[in-house]
Amino acid sequence: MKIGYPCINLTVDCRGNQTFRLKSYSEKKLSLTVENNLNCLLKMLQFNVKNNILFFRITSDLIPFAPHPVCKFDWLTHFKDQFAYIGSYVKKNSIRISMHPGQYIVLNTPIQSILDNSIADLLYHVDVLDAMELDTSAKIQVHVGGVYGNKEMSITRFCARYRDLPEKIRRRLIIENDDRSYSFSNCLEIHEELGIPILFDSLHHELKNEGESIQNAIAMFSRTWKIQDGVPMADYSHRRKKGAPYGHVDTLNSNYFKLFLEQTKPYDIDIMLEIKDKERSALKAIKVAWNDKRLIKAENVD
DNA sequence: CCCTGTCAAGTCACG
DNA sequence: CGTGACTTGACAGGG
Repeated sequence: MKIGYPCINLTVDCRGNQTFRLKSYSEKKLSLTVENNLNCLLKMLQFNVKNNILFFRITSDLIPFAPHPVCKFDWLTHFKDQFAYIGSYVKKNSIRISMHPGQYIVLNTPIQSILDNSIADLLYHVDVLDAMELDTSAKIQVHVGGVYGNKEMSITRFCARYRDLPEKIRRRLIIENDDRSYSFSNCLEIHEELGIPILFDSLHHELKNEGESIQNAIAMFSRTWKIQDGVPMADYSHRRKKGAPYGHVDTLNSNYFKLFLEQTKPYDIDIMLEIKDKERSALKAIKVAWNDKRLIKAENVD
């Protein structure tokens, strides 16, 4: 078990998700921004290793506009060495990596141009992970997509689209249950069809489910991951208090998290904390999990 | 320096 | 029909 947080670290003195407006695009600006973002990514990873945080989600803003037609810059070649260096740091320290592209990736869209853009965007995410030379346990998580008034047809369309994807996307792609359209059991149905792993989101499941307990859901989603996919990933968050409206909480409630750890035993999972105060909650969570036999401890290799 | 309207992109719920 | 929410607010121009 590894514990992590997404994209941004509030303690280090840099920001790894720097971007800019499309109208101010220039190759120079892109290059400087990427250089900053890569340097900061390494700093955040180093902070994490020092603090036993061995799971991290890399921001989609790492290379702003990478999948956009405006971008003609060969960033993969230009930053090849930096990517390889960060990748080697990740591997030496056994850091688990994920990425979560935005809501604009919709594989089951009926519109061809949206599909094309979605695939271009997924290829960008794949390029980042491939440039770091990470194995197939580094995942890209997406939601199933739209319903378009007919969920079964939309699921069928998702499956057809998935089968047509290039292998280098398929081996990294995983689906996440959402809180509105596609529940955990809908994801299971897709898994049965495709073998695609499911990322379990605890808060989404709380908000939309078919009555499965956490324990049951954990048991079922764990089985959707093969050896080469690595340890099953879960997103964890909770509400402010019982019955409170949705919205990411400001900081982790240690008691709720402790309960979640108990509910997920004996399954090994990597847990991403989707909580506003980022690494601070990750540190709290690691404290809570410290005596849990599942927790992996960092070794600190430069 | 601080404030705030706006930001590349899709879908859906809500008023 | 317009707006907000979503995986993460933050850019950038105006005062």
